Amino acid sequence: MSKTLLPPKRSRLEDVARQAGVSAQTVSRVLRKPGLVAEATRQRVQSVIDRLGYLPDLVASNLATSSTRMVAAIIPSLASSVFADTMQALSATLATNGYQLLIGDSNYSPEHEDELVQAMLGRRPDAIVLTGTSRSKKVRALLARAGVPVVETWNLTANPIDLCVGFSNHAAGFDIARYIFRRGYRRVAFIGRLRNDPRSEDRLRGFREGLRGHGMSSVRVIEVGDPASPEVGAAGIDELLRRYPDADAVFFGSDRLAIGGLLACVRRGIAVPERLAIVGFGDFEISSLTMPSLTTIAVPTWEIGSITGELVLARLAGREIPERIVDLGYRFIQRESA
Amino acid sequence: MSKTLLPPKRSRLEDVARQAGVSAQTVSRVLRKPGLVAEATRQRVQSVIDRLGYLPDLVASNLATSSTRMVAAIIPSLASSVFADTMQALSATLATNGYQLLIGDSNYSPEHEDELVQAMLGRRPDAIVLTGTSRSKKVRALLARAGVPVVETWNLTANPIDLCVGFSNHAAGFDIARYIFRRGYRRVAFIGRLRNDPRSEDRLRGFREGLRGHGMSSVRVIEVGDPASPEVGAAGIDELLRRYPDADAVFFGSDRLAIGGLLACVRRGIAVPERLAIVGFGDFEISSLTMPSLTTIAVPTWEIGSITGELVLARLAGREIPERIVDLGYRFIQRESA
DNA sequence: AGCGACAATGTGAACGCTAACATTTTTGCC
DNA sequence: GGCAAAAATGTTAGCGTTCACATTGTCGCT
Repeated sequence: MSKTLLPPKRSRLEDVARQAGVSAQTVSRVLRKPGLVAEATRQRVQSVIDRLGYLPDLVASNLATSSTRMVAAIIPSLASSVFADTMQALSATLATNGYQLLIGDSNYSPEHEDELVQAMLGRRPDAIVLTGTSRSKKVRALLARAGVPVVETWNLTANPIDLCVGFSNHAAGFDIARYIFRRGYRRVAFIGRLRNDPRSEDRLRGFREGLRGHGMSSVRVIEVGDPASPEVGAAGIDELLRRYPDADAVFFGSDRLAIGGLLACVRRGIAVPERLAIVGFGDFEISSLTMPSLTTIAVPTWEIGSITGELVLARLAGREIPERIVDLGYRFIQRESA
Repeated sequence: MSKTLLPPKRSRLEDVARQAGVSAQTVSRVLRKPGLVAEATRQRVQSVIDRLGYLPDLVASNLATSSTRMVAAIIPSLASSVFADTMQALSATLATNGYQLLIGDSNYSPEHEDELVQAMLGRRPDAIVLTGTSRSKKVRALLARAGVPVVETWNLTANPIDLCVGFSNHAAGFDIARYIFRRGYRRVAFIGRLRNDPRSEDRLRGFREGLRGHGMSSVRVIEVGDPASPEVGAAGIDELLRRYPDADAVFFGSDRLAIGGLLACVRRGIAVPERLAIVGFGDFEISSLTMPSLTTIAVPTWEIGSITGELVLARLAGREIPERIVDLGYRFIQRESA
């Protein structure tokens, strides 16, 4: 291939400068602070830039300015629609001020998250956004020392590393327990992931506590494995009916699972909610459309991203931040399934 | 805040070097080619690194080596599960060789895509991955001149900028037309996005061509707007029944829409497929679970990402690439809805 | 005409690292 | 013990920008 034989050798600031008969600094100014250069020179330089197709090297620029205009975010899974929503909102908010989002996927693994944090920090992001609030001491120290804004999202904590934007998964679980009790269900179950998903664990903890408050001490728990897919939710229903045929209500750790469970019930002729009530978590886009529709908790996925973005921008612009911890709450959505 | 008053001043290679009593270069070697330094020095240096919590500055490293170990990818939407799958696969594949993925979200806007390409190229990625095959001459030129591998994905083209990994959206639409004809449907419709979604357009084109081949020249087309959500699909069904009450089969441009349409039919008591047959596109994770389940086309979302990743890695390692155009095909999945 | 003020442009040095080469130390061998 | 080869370490220069400061040019005003 001729391509590899003739490396096209990108043009640099100096190449533009030479051809325009000015110094490199002037070219830099044309790009960055055009107001400081005479209109005639500006046009001359600009035309050379256009002709050469010159693109400033941000790597060099970043080194010189010690600012990368990148914000790193680490999420448990790219393919999970809720985090994708948050990332889209974050990305859009940051983009308004020229910041790029660098996304890392930890695949729900804490060890991998640690590595990612380290790898990301090496790239000198101007801020870093994390999912969840629980992480190793070592990583907390690393982050605290990085000297950039850190936002922990998707849950709340009393002592964030820096900033925190989310809602209380625990309280949501608690509320669901109360609702289920009030609706008269007494033999309740939980189907969801636990290992490596601290937020789901928090929901279950809140759920348990809520039930205990009403004198219901036992929860039938079915832990599911890695991809919290609808298929896994359907399998969860089957396991539930096998192991605890007496169950009359089930709380799924996520709507992705719940939808699978709900559709499985429809297919197997199990009346929802008469024979088995179902509550989900997350209010996915189809949760309102199934028949029966899914009772669930709506989570401010988009807002988490946009508020996080605004906090980060505020910090980077040196503005004061009123609250280090932002509780965006959640909404209980009563529909047909429970 | 004391934080802003005392910038913690990160340690550099030289700080480590001084404290360990060696030169900066030796520290660099400890990190990069530990085999080249004596075990005793290695340990001494390493302990200083640990004590100081030194993290190499990749920005500087990138400038020095003129390689960023970043691959840029531009997708139409982060929140679309299919592209998210592709990105997860790509990210995972690249991660095995220490490459980071930089994702840009064009929000289905060609102009925004152009800007993004430019912004991304400024960051000097080692490769760039695009969604789709149609773009402006200017951007094609920019990319060709960037001197890095370029992969166009999610569709096929006879003359890619560089590499191409995807399947034929046109052929898929064609196949669906044939299937629909064979099943005896004669008054067919299409519901989907067209503007700013060239791949969806390709599907419709293939669909039209396929129908024409069987003597069916008219397709009832309902174009839908921006978020191709299930709700929009449901609204599409309502519009279809209003405008073309005689339609007996509908092809949705994506499963996300189709699922919404399907559930709307269920809710309105419209028998699927007896009264109205439905075919989707994309085989989303719940498409097999609805009742009736959705007849659709399965698209190699994951493979597009992983194969793209492998091609990129091969190129970057200087390995020969057998085929510049990789057709991963698709699978027609017959289920209950048509 | 001459002065100061401001606008426009230029000149080093620095950002933190690594490639390439140079030097020193160690090792094996007769 | 002395020598060459190999191993370990050090030195210099640069990657492509921007910052801080220095210089030159322009203009209005007395």
